Amino acid sequence: MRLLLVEDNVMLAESLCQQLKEAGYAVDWRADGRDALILGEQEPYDLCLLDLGLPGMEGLQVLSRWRSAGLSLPVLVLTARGSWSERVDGLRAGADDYLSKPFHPEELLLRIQALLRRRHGHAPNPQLKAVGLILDEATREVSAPGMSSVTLSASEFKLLRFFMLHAGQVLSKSRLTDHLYDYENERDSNVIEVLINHLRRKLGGEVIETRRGQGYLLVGRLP
Amino acid sequence: MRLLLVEDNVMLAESLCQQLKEAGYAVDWRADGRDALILGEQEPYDLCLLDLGLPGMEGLQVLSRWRSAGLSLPVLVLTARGSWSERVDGLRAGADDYLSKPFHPEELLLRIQALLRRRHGHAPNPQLKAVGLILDEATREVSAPGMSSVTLSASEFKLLRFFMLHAGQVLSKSRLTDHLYDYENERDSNVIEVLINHLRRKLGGEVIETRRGQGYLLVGRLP
DNA sequence: GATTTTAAGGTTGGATTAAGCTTGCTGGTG
DNA sequence: CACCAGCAAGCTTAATCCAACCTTAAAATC
Repeated sequence: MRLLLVEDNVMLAESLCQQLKEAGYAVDWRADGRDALILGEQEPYDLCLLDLGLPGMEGLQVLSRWRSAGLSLPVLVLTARGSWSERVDGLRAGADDYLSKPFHPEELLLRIQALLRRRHGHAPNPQLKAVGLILDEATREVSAPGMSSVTLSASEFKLLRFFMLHAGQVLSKSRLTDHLYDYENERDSNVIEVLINHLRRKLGGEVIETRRGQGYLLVGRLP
Repeated sequence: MRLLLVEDNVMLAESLCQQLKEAGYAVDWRADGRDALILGEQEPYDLCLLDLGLPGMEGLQVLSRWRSAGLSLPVLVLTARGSWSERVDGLRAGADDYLSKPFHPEELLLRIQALLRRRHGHAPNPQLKAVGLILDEATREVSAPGMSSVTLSASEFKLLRFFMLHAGQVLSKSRLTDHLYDYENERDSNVIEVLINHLRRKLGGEVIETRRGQGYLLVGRLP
């Protein structure tokens, strides 16, 4: 996660940088508003910590310019002690949260986490998770950590969903056809085999294990 | 000027409606949050008066949902007696102004005028942004960074607007026809297909992805 | 005259079937 | 026991077919 810290108090800035880096973030620091404005537009930060009252350009102006340019970078405003009007102005200008100085470092970290979650977990779609796979039920896309997402056809989706709902169980072919085609008389058809083949192509061969004579088993991926 | 009033106190709402209509506004009134959410997305209001603490869905949630969908409709929040935290939360969720109850009707009218003026002067046109597209709601023009802007017909506009408000979701044809033609009996018609075709011509083919058997999905352009 | 709707025919994805191939098990024979 | 034929289960690839989708243009509507 990349953070941009905009703060003109050198002592405070250095201390914050230190703590944020220890917490695992990549931090860039700017003391001047004009620099920050440009940098924020150029680099894909995940979050900006913005102090109001900067040299070069007011923090609020920076924020407004970003917003009117359509930049949706989450911004956490650091206001001077309990200045109410500053807070309101900041929020109105498009800040996502504020924190008044002085603050406890722990609280800052908590707010940062909350904002990052809010933005990144911006997935209002229902998701099904099992054995390291993530299935998006709205878009019929599967993904896994470290894998680009793949879209599935209708029946591939239905099959994989059934596997994920019964992770850890060996599912027989007849059980699977029963689930795919309700009340159909099934002759000897290899539909399931073909579908399993498709899934293996899309997800990697190791994901579905075959238990000869018994059925198939969905197993986890090593991330 | 069209206003949307969201208020669950019937007496108050009727009185407000009365006064606003006398002042020359066209007012729609909803008491339920869920209704308001949908209506606000469907109809191009100039302003919304939003009471917090509604049945069906919290006023704040309505506002957040609008904002996260990219809807820039100006919202004037009506809060209960000077509740400070409500004001802050409202502003954070994207309100443009607030007014605490009880208020003088004159003050309400002044605030409304101020907001409408602000919109018409300082923020030239209401714009809807999503997946790298910019839709000008006043002139019905779409543009994207690095693309000359194109004007859309009425139904093309309505369709694309719906897509942009639901970016990241797969929208079925029936959902789209429902939105385009309220309560119309839909036979087997390929209107949507034709419209999608028009949009693809104007925006480039990759912008709308088809998920066979499921619907369509608005995807981002790579700039 | 532009936009919306209907209509008609062309195109395509993916469900299904089929055919040939590989794998692993079994049991019989040297 | 080792070997291997025989066979069933599963794998893979390709051909086929149909509904869903696309495109175009003419007709209707505003």
